[in-house]
Amino acid sequence: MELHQLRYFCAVAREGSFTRAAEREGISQPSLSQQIKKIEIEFGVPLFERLGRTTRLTSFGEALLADATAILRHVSGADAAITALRDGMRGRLRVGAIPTILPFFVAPHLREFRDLHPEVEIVLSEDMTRGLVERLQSGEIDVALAALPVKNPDIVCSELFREPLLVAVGRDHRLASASSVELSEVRHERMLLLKEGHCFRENVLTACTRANVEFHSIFESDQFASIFPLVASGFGVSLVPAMAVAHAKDCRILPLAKPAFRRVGYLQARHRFISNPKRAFLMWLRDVTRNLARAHPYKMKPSTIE
Amino acid sequence: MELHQLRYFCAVAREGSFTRAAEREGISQPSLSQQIKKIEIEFGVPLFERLGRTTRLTSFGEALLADATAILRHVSGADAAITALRDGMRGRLRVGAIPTILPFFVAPHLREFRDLHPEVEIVLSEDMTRGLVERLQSGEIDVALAALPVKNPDIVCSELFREPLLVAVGRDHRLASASSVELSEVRHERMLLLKEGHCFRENVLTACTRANVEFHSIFESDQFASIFPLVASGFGVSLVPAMAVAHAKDCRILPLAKPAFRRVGYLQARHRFISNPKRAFLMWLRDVTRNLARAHPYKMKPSTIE
DNA sequence: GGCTCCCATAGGCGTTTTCGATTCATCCGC
DNA sequence: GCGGATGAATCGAAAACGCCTATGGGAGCC
Repeated sequence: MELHQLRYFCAVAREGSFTRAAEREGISQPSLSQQIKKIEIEFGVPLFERLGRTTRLTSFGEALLADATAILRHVSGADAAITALRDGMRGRLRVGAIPTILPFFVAPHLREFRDLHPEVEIVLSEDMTRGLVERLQSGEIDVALAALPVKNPDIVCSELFREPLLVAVGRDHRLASASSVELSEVRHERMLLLKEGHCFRENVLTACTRANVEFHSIFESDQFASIFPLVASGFGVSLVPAMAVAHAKDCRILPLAKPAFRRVGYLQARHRFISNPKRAFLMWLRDVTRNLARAHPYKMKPSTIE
Repeated sequence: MELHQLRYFCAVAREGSFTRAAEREGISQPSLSQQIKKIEIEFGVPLFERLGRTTRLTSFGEALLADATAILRHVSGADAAITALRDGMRGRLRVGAIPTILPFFVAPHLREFRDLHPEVEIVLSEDMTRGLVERLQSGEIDVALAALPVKNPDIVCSELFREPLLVAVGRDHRLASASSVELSEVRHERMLLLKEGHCFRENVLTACTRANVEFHSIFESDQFASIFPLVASGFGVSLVPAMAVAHAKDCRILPLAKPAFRRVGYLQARHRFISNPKRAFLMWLRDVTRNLARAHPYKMKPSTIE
């Protein structure tokens, strides 16, 4: 039994005539007769009574008709569902982000996206770059926000913007009133760092290495939420990304005399179909970036990407 | 989209592998790949992500899988329903009978058939022969019980038995103590007859004509239920079929000296599929006939038919 | 680097579907 | 009754389809 046979069968049942059903289905009458006959042979029962000029359903035909119409309805429903998923904005989008981006860049603006596309179900997950890459490859997530570069042949990186690394000190700190800070000036400060694995830690260390500055961290955490209060209390200083400053309560934020940046962008698995929700999400990311750059030009340098 | 494609799709989704799915479905792997590709092209979306060694469902695939499994379940359900209808005893059987057979032959024994085949839904309808024939032709009923012969090229008659016509008189009637009656003895009696259209009326009139007996009916009804009490009260006499005598309360029933019979059988539309319930019903009719003949040999002469 | 596993592609084959033409049966009007 | 009209089944041919085997290419694994 095949679906086109069910379609033909229902057409005959509805039209009460092989000829009219064939016209409606866009095939010739002999083709339709043959297909009906095939079903009848397959089941071993007649579906129609051929009473001279008119045709009626047999009891078997009646039984089949009920199911056949339901099945065809179900099929066209499935068809519509797929089409809606393809053409519409409906669907689930699984977004990953590293802990130094999610709370500062993704979370504050996510509501706008949800308002824009309420049919898109966003599933967020926080992980470090290494984990995000694995999950992109395995298909667990569709897109990830992270710091670039990410060197992996399976991953396509797209930069959104560059943001400066800033120095955070307590309000009572000796540097609090400076307009900018040399990295060398903090070499002997009590440094608060993110733990191993966070790429922002690498951004900081790289910046220091470039400036020929060494220091010892005296505290390591997984989150800036722990670091900022310690900075505010004068326990130590830290290097933080620009997007985090809104969370740096009671801290003094200073630019570096020789600016250092981290690159922020999104990652996708190579050779992956881009669904409508994903496309919309990526476009929206660029929108957010543009708006932020206009509002806070000192905080980021938007990238122009292909 | 066709059912075999949905089957293949579900197989791949379940097995997580084109190769294994092909084995399970009993086709080659390229054939299966081709069919999957056809669906993907039809919908314009990928259903699987080909990640090197493993394959995963895309969001489209997930959406389709839910519907596809439901559809296939539904299809196999419909298949089973038709098969059950063909092989099993399930189904509706529409039986017609004339008013002079239904209450005396069909109704009293119908319960046995219902106990024997509880899955068969019997729909009874009472009508005169002319109406039954029309309804057989139009397919409204599947089989009819009537008096034979019925001359119609579209109708196949099968005789079940012949039953004697009997004379019913009141207990106080002058013939009440006779052992048999000549038809000529009742020629001047007050005759109670069925109305025009009832074939039993014709049976009676034919029998009288053959015996060269004429009479005037003084009362005509559609039912013996009205005639018997009138007979019992001495209002008149009647000729009744043997199967009705159980309803002839307070009447004296006498055989004819020269027996006359009516032929009872069933009618079917020619060239009509015989369903299992119908076959069972016809077999059961013959069983009932045999049993009745054994129990009341004077009441009927069972026929031996092909 | 070679091996294996897995999916995609290509070309050929057999079957199925479809078509137009025809035949057959029924119904209708004369 | 007897032709004409209508609707379904049948026939033979052509197109389409599904399936196969053989082959290619990419990914993972020693």
